[in-house]
This record gives sequence, C-alpha cells and structure tokens, in this order.
Amino acid sequence: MNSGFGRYVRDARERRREGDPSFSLRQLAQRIGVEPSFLSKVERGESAPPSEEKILRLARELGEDSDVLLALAGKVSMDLQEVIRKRPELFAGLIRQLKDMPDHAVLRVVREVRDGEW
Amino acid sequence: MNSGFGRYVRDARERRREGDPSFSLRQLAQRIGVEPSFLSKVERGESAPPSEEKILRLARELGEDSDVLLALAGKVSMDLQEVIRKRPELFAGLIRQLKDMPDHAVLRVVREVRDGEW
DNA sequence: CTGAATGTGTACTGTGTAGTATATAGTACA
DNA sequence: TGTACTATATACTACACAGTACACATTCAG
Repeated sequence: MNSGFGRYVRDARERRREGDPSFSLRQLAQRIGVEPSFLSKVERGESAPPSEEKILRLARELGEDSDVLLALAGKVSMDLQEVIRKRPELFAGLIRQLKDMPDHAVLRVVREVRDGEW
Repeated sequence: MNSGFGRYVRDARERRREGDPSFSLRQLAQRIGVEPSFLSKVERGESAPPSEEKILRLARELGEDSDVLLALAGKVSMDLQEVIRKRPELFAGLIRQLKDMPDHAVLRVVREVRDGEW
C-alpha cells in the first residue's frame, strides 16, 4: 500500500502548482478521472497506487516519465509486457543477460542498436 | 479466461504421460499443489490460468520453458518485471528500441553482450 | 462575512483472482 | 464384480483491487 509513489506524485503536483493553480488536488483528480478523496489517499500513501490507465494520465498531466511512475507503483507498462510476451524466450534471455550490467553498458547497447545497421 | 494455455499444458502433459503414468491430471495436480478439479478446468480453458507460482512449478514438472508458459497465460515473470522496475528508463528504452526488430537482430545483441567485453 | 474551493475521513461497492470442497461418472484390471 | 484410479461438474469462498459517495473541517478571495 506504500512506497514512494504517493509522495512523488504529491511533490510533482505541488511543484507544477506553483505556476498553475489548476494543479489543485481536486482539479487534477477531475482531469485524470478519479474522485478527489481517492487521489488524496493515493498521494498520502493510504491507498495503493491506481490502475495503469490512471497512472498514465497522471504522468501526462504532470509531465513525468510514465515508466518511472509505473515503476514506483510496482508495475510495468502493459505495452512493454506485450513485447516480452510475443517473443518470451528472446526477450527473457536478453533481459536476464543485461540484468546485472552497469547502466553505461546497457546504454551502449541501446545506442549501438539505434545507430548501427541492424 | 481462455487462450492456448490450457491446451498447451494438456498436450504437454499427455506427451510426458506416454512414458510416465505419474503424469495423470490428479498426480500432477498434487505435485504442483492444486486440486485436480482446478487443474482440469485450467487445462480445458474453463478457468483462467493459475498464479505465477503454480505456473513455474508446472513448467518445472513438464520440462517446459517457464517464460513461454507464462506468456501463454498472459503474464510476464516477476523477476523480469523487477529488472525493469529497478531501472525503468533504461530498460523501457531498450525494449521499445528492439520491439520491432526481427529475431535475428535481437539474438545478435544477446550474443554480442554474452561474448564481448562489456 | 460569506461562499467557493481545498484537502481529508469514513463507509461502502462491484469485479476479479485464485483457488477449495464435494459429488458424480467413466475406465481398467484382477 | 468391486475397488481403485481417472477426469469432470457444481457450488462456494476469502481476499485483493480499484475505486465511489458524501459529509466534514479548513482556508482564502472578494
């Protein structure tokens, strides 16, 4: 029911609110399509993070990275899961291969793939 | 509630059963820790696939690839999800990068990582 | 001062998940 | 023929998930 998700969202919202009063809890709740009381509970960590759909809308509104927000919520986005499910051996193998590599090594793979002729 | 999961498991079980009568529905159910009636429903697609834990035990017993079985069940193994959740931007980026690449290209990445000095 | 907006507390709800328990019916074989 | 094992049908359950509804107390602007 906890984790940093709530605090992260609250902080992000209050930062955005400095310049734009429409980032009140109530108004944001309305824009993402939940009741204010629910968003309140979520931000205070009293309720578990919402569904993927709401998290994505939250990320859009707040200008945050949706994969990071989902990770904080203990989830992995369905579209990534779908990629893995379509070719499970392949992607499972790759991910397990890279699991313990340092960031820069993984980034190098990303860049080589992006730039090279594959 | 459906998908090929049930049929796949039933086929695998009946193949293994040819050489080993302990692969009856009842006995296998007992080994993986569910009621026979439940495994029956699962194999016939009348009930949704079981939890990840049971699927892993099923894969072990049947000698099947657990990632494939999980994929058929519409799931992605928690340990893979954890890898992604720990470094969401990095792995989300990588996977989206490789999403539409043909198998051989992805395999090449896997091999390069395995063999090279990263 | 007032009333509009803000955040929060409490209670409740429908839906899905992951099964169990028990009864029934067919099959093998000794 | 009976008993041991097989699969299946039917009914039920406990718990988690993803919220809603609404009343309440506070704050802030005009």
